[in-house]
Amino acid sequence: MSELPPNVKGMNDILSPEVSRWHFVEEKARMVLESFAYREVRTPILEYTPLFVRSVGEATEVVEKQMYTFTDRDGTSVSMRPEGTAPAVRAYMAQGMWNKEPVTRWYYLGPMFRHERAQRGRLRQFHQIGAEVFGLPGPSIDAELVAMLVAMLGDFGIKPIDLEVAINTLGEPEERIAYRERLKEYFREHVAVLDEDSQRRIDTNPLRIFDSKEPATQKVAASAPLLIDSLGEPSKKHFADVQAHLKTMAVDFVIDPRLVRGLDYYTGTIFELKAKLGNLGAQNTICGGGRYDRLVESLGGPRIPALGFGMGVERVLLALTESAESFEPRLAVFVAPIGERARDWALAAAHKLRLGGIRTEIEHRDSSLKSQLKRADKLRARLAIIVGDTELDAKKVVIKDLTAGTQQDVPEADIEAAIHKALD
RNA sequence: GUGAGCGUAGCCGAACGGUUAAGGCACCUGACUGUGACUCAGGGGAAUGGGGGUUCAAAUCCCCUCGCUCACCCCA
Repeated sequence: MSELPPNVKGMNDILSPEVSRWHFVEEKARMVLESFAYREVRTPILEYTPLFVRSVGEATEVVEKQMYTFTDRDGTSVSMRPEGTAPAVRAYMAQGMWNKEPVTRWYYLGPMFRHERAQRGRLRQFHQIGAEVFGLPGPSIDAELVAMLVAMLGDFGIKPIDLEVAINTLGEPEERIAYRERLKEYFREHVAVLDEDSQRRIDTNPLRIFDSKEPATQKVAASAPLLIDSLGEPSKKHFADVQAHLKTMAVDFVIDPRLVRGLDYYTGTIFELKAKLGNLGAQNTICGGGRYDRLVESLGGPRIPALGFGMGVERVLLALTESAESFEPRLAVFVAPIGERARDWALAAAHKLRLGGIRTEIEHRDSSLKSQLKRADKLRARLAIIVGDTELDAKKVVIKDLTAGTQQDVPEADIEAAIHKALD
């Protein structure tokens, strides 16, 4: 056992039947995203490290201690993407998309990498479904995005009643800077009560103190000044309009003034969707995102308003109640040849069925008809084609309906028609 | 990075420190020799994650190590 080659910690194999659940989620997500006129973008796993440092933020946990960063053979520092927005923005800029279309809607789907301590719903290679919208400054798209997410999760089978949609606004960077100063002052006055992490964050990232779960810290944070009160009229109106749009679309939400994002590029509206289900453990945030109106600009492009979300596929899967087996595709036909001569014929017959798109298995081993049918049953095949010397000589086969338990002789020429009829 | 729990065949899962380490699922074979699911009868498969120690004796106790899980943290 110990000499078996292990897999890298936090990076798992996904196989049948579990992989069927992945297919289900991925297909549903694609369908919803395409309905909302998004197009897929595929970016590389590897990016130059500065992309993430400059976008996600140098002082963030993700960049500071979770990135898979290494020196490439030519000496440059590269990192495996810890999230999808920065690469998408890089691609957007590389293509000069703002010159090609005023509004760009992109989605992606794939693995992300963060070196964290693995636990339920948190892996080192995890998978995100995400989308980005570029070019829309108004609040209606913010609401549309959130509404789409609720709809998408609904398609997965996660009901709105099991979700908590939390929204907040971070305002404009200038507003936030002013607020940060007020906040720092406030927390400095109460520094003695704060936990160690929070004390450290007063200077580095005071907003994150709101995230602390220390009771004493929470108490202090509860009476801290709120960002919303420091915002200018335009920011307040934007946020109010987002709420109004959500209400019109009948999307339930709560305003969480303490909701903060861990990535630096966010501005304005931010949101998080949490599953109120037991089996997610501590990682019950299945989806999060928001605006990043200054990111394109800060990376050297024009000021393009943008927003997006990331959804954790593993967490979605944890929230699904359907068993993996129920998503498994069913075998349509099992071809059971008896003897060498029959197999030669059967192989060609199976090939024909397969080319016709019928999910078919054929027994390649020399095993008894009994065990072949046993396997056919195991594979949940709907039909079995039995062929031996008797059938070959008579130019016919036996087609057995494994659900009904009935069987009939079918002339060679009518096989395909009979199969199609039996399968409907 | 911090803390806690767990680790017995492919999977689930028993075994007061003491006979050849239960059982179930799965797998294979057979029940008048070319017919599945149900049933019945057999069969193969583990020296109990690895290493060390205590003991006449350890899966059971102690230490180390590896792995997994959960929580903190972080976030999707």
